[in-house]
Amino acid sequence: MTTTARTMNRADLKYDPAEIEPKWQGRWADSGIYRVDDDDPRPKRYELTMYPYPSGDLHIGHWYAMAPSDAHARYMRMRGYNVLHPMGFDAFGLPAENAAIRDGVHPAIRTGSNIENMRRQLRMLGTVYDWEREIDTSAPEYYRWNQWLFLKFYEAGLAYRDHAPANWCPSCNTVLANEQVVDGRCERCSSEVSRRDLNQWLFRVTEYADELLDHSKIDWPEKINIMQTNWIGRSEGVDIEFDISEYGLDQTTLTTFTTRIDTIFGVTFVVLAPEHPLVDELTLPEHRDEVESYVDQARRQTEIERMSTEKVKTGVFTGTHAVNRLNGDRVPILVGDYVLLTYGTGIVMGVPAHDQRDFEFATKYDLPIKVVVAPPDWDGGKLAEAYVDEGTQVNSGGFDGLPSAEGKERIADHIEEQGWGKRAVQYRMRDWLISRQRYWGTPIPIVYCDECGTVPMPEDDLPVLLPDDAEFLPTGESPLRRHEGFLNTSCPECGRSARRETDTMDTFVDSSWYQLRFASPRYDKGPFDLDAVKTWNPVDQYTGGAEHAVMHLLYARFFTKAMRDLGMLDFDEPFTRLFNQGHIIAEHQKMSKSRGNVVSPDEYVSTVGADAVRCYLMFLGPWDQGGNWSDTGLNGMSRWMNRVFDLCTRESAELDSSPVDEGAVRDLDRTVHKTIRRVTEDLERFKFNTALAALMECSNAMGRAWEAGSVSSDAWDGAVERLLLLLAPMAPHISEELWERTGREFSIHSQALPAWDPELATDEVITLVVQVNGRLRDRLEVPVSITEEEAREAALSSRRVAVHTEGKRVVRMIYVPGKLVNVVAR
RNA sequence: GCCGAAGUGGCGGAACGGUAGACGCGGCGGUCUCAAAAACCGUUGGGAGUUACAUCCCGUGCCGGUUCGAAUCCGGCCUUCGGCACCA
Repeated sequence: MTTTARTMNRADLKYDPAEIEPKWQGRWADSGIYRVDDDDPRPKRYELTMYPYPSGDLHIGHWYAMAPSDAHARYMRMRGYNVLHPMGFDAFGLPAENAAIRDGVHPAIRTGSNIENMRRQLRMLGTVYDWEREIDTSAPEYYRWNQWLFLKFYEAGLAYRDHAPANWCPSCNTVLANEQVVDGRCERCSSEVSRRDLNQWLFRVTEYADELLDHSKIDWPEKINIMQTNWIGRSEGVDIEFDISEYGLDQTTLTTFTTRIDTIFGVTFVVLAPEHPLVDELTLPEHRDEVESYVDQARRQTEIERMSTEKVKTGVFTGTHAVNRLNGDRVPILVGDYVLLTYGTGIVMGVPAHDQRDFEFATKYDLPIKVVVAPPDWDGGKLAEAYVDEGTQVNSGGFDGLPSAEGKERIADHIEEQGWGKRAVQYRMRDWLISRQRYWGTPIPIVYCDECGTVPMPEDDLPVLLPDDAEFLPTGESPLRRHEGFLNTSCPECGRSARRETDTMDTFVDSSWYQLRFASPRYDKGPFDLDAVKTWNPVDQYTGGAEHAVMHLLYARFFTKAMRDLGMLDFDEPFTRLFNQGHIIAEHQKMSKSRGNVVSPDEYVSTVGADAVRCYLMFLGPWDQGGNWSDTGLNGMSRWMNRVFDLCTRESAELDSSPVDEGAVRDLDRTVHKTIRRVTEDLERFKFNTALAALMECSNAMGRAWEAGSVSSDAWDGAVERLLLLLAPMAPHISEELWERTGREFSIHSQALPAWDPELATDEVITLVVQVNGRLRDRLEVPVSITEEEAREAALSSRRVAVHTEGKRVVRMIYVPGKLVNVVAR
């Protein structure tokens, strides 16, 4: 190319992301290269990123989740897989309804426009999604299958209705699951949560507690497995009954759960949760006033307040006693707000000598402290604090003298023989409360009939549609409950007038099976086409934030297992591999609208381009550890994009006239092959930051080779081609543009990733590190083929080594092939 | 309090038990320019030392240990972040 030609085309030779990015996005859409076909003969690969809630604007946190996973999906495509990497929207939820109450826009309208905007932003990012598979969970075509699954669960006894205390958010006017309460505050609106009793629907997750503890079939971060294990909180113990028959009630015993049955002889009191149904019956008249005002005050507190460790533990005496059948002790029954009705039996046995909380409680209320497990060097005196470790049984009837570990088993045996209780397992995890007193969710397909009771809707009548003329008023009552047309219906069984259930489902129901829907998103004969699911599921690689470690991920696992047991699926786990990305923060603070440090991607895309933003997000640190957004860092990435553009648009024919240096050609070849290896291995493991660093090193080496004018045009063209192919998963637009400009055929994204030659990917000459007593003393350039003997000789003949071994005796030498010689001298 | 993760230059971060600081940002110096920006080139952990080379010492939160050799492994602390919490 002549100087004139180059001058004339200068505008074309400038990297202009604003021009090329929309161009290629359009071309990709028109050509359908990202359409995913079930019948494609290539091996299948399903990579899924947690779908977003359509809040309206994709912020940089979304990009941080989407861009690297998109790059990984593209990488797998170039490895020859038929990759399903779909996208959808978790479209139901509180914010849209709150917004409707606030400004009168119907949730469906707002959600629709939010989705439209976010879809636009996701396209702008240059993603590989097949939009023909998009899911919108608020569409009846989707949520009818929530209802269908609910009915299947109901038939199987996995869905049930119960009157239970629930968290109540006064601001959102809705019930929150315990899992959705953060620091005593509503997860979404941060209001303080209180409690209310409501009749609601639950899914029996605890049925699967033990199987959910088993992570052996999935390859997940250990951290997540541990969090789930702790969340499920399995503990083994004994349900032990205390005798209250002296009061002539229907119930003659109080059952408490304990993990420390070895301390049963040390029980000096029993505490009921304030809400416990027996509190009323067990309170004597002279204690009634005190107990009632205590219970009143406890009910006004939130669960979080009650469980606060800051607070002094309190309780009141009911006037009644329970008998410990093992030793006949008559111990007082108290009511204490630190006992929760939702865990165990809602009754706790108090063993002050061996539980620190009980110890403090007993000290405060002057209750006896009876040692039954003696510490090793116990003198028989009073304890200064609870002794919670193992010891020797004392004051324990026939069990005295046993080590407490053995006492535990023998006492449990004895109790079971006597019929006073039995071994039991308790879980910290509770059943999943799915009822929401809200409009913007999936209606629960149940009808209440005065004659027939609770009647499930017939399958054929699904979906139960959300009425689109609901009123959104700030009264807190569900719009569905006020909607006469929705509320009043006829009983599917007897035809008489009946009322619909007006609660809708938790949105975590939607996300518990959406990964199945993507396999056949338009299927209308069931939640999914089993053949398609067999083709794609389970998900090979799931990515998302660790904030979903316990709720979403546990519920999705529960759904999979429940559906398997209902004969719908033949696998056990929804997501085979999981990768958790970290959080991106701005200026060392978590991004939030209140801090005003939310980074919106649109403006960056319009200036430096989506490719630079994508790559910067991948470059700023290891993906699983999160990172810091910085504008100057982004500029650096943008500069590199420009350099790559410049390098790859150089006219390689110019090189032909230069003298070619065979050594330089070989060096460039080696650099390229090493880069292929590094990038491939790094992308495989989600190490995008080092993959990009390797590409930068490669481009730097290419720049130097060009300056030296020492390589052939063939070598140069080969380097450009490989550089572009390796860059393509991370920067799809610029690589496609340069692929075309260098005369190659559309599309780079349909190419195979280049392979590396193991021979070329290693150095010819290595730097042999020479240490004396482990300290670096010299570096020698030696051929890679050097033998151990030669390496030792080379090390010993080094002048710098001699300086440090002078006057010493060489005791031994350590040789690490291809790496180092360590001379040990004394 | 419990569980988990992490502490490396001015900053983000590299580093199969084997060259600490790759790559990038920022800084400094230079080229270009009337000047500036942009771009490009060089340089950049701290200290001692030399005219200049050379060379040496110190350095991965702290204290120990294992090892020929430790950012990496082990023990004990400290700090930060995330999650959970009267769980009986």
